[in-house]
Amino acid sequence: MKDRKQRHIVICEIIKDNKIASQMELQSMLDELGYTVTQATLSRDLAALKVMKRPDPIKGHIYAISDEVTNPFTVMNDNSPLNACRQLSFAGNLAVIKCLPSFAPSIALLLDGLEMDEVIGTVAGDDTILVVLRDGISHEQFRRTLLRRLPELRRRF
Amino acid sequence: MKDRKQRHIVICEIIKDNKIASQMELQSMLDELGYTVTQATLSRDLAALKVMKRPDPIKGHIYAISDEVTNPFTVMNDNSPLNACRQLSFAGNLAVIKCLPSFAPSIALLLDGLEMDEVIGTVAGDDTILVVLRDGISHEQFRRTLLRRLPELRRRF
DNA sequence: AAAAATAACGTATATTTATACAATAAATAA
DNA sequence: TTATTTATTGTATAAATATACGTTATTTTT
Repeated sequence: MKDRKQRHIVICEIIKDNKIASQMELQSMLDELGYTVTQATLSRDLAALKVMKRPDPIKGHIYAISDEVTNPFTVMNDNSPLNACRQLSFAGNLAVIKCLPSFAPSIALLLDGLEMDEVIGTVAGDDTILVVLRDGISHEQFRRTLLRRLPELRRRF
Repeated sequence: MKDRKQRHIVICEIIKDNKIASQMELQSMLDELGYTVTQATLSRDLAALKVMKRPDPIKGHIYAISDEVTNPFTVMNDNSPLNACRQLSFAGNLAVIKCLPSFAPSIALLLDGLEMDEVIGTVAGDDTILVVLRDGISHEQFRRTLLRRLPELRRRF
């Protein structure tokens, strides 16, 4: 019964990675991952997650993450701009943080405020932040410190 | 039987102007406008029009015109900001795209919309875009994919 | 701690949507 | 023109989805 939050996350992932055409399909995928629930529960989950169904040339209709999830305004209700963080990835000595549109500058400001030793500087566009890592700092080192300093990000990165 | 095209247009308008929660609702609205069809036909119409159904706090689920129709990128083919691209160069794992002043953000947005595997993220200033390439992606690889995805750029880069 | 309120869920079922099949109209080929 | 193919639709029904209701767990209040 306390699985719900975790299940929701898994559902989102399944939907993003696969073309799911029905709740039964989703149900059996979840089942294989150890989440055994009924169709009714999935119907409720999908409504709670604001998942929508869109036509697909191959599979008829498939589930897709709703715009509203991507929409800044619904997220802003929460609290901090950190909720607008979407993804952390790396390339060379850069960390790249993807955010919801328009949030990058405020989040970058917040990062700057941390004055992390691991970071030389940040540049923010509209929805992307480049974090320049100090020479010798590994991706994992940066990630670990970041999550320690900003625990709100733990569910996201 | 020759009503179909016209009916499709009317359906789009109804969906844009109202919160339609079921095909029956749509059916009766259409009926009042002189288009009398069965639910089955509407099911087919909505699929043909790529209309999707999204959750709504008040009415449960409502129909909505698909992203592809609303999405700027698909419409923008005509008079595209890509014409404001001036130059593509590289440095390390960064691609640098020079644009006419003020165009960088909109072009970066367009790049983001491509969701290229080769790209980790982009940051746009006023007339310059930094594209962070995924580790292991060569300059040529990126250029080739870019030109394949955006043939309009062929004359430029 | 007990009581009350809230949240999560399954079962059974109602509602909604998609489709197999057959019929008819329109377009195309012969 | 006649035959053939392709499109569009309705009917009937299958498939998918949402929900009323009852139950159990969890949280909150007293």
